[in-house]
Amino acid sequence: MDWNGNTRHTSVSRTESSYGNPFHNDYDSYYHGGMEVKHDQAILSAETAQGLNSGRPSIERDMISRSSFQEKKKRTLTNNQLELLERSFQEGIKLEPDRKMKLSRELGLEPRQIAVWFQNRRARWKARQIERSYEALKHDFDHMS
Amino acid sequence: MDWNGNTRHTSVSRTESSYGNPFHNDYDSYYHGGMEVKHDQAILSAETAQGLNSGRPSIERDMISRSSFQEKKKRTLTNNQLELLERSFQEGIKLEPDRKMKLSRELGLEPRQIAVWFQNRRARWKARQIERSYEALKHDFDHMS
DNA sequence: GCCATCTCAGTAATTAATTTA
DNA sequence: ATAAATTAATTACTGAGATGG
Repeated sequence: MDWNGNTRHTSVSRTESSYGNPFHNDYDSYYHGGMEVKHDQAILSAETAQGLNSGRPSIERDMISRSSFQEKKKRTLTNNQLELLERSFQEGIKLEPDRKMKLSRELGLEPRQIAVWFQNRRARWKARQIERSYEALKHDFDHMS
Repeated sequence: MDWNGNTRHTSVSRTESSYGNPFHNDYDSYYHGGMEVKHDQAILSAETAQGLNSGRPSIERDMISRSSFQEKKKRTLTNNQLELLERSFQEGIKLEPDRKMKLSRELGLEPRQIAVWFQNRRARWKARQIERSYEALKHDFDHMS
């Protein structure tokens, strides 16, 4: 996808690699363990979305003041989560509070994360639209002589 | 308004969006509507950065503060830091370990942060290049008819 | 005026995939 | 074939503007 045209890969396949480099002195590289090759078509992983966000002291509102707790590691969403989010996005690009809460419960993510995902998703969507306009324009010019 | 027809005029933040969106669906004519992936930067000299940047952390605590144990939170870089990074980038898009360390010391940032900044900066540079070729192409076609 | 809560642009930092040595 | 370096993509956050109460 990618705002500059490259196609990397469908986001549906993610490898679950374990990393963690024991020795490592401030060099900015990381070890990337065994990469397995996946097939292109969506492998529905039957894995649970739970367990990722345990241990959080149940804060109801999103938009809480950050930086109060650490545990701010970036976690990549599972395929299940992405799938559902994507479906929900297709049904409506804008996220109402109700839907946010519903998704939050269903996916085991914080409301804030849902909101952030939608925000980023809208940005990507918009970028693609723009790219598409460019392409269309280019095409039009191509065919006029 | 909604997510895409927003009325926000470009922030005073550090990107000065000086040209409008080339394609413009006239429905919602807001100039900033499309997130043209563009040029931030290019010239972010001391002069310009001076008065215009009300959006930056106005505290000029550059070097102090973050060296000793700050919590590792995301902190937006100060103008001074950006300036120096930018200048360094102009002199060479690629970051050698020596330079990284030097910058790290001078800016009070971790080497990893320097590396990350350069990575992201290269990505933006590339995006700009691509956008630019689109523009050039468009321009050429324009002049052919 | 305040304040809480949306929006989005921009970007820092991480993870995933590819390239390179 | 491996491991390091780099790119691409993604997640999360910052700061600003808008808006409704």
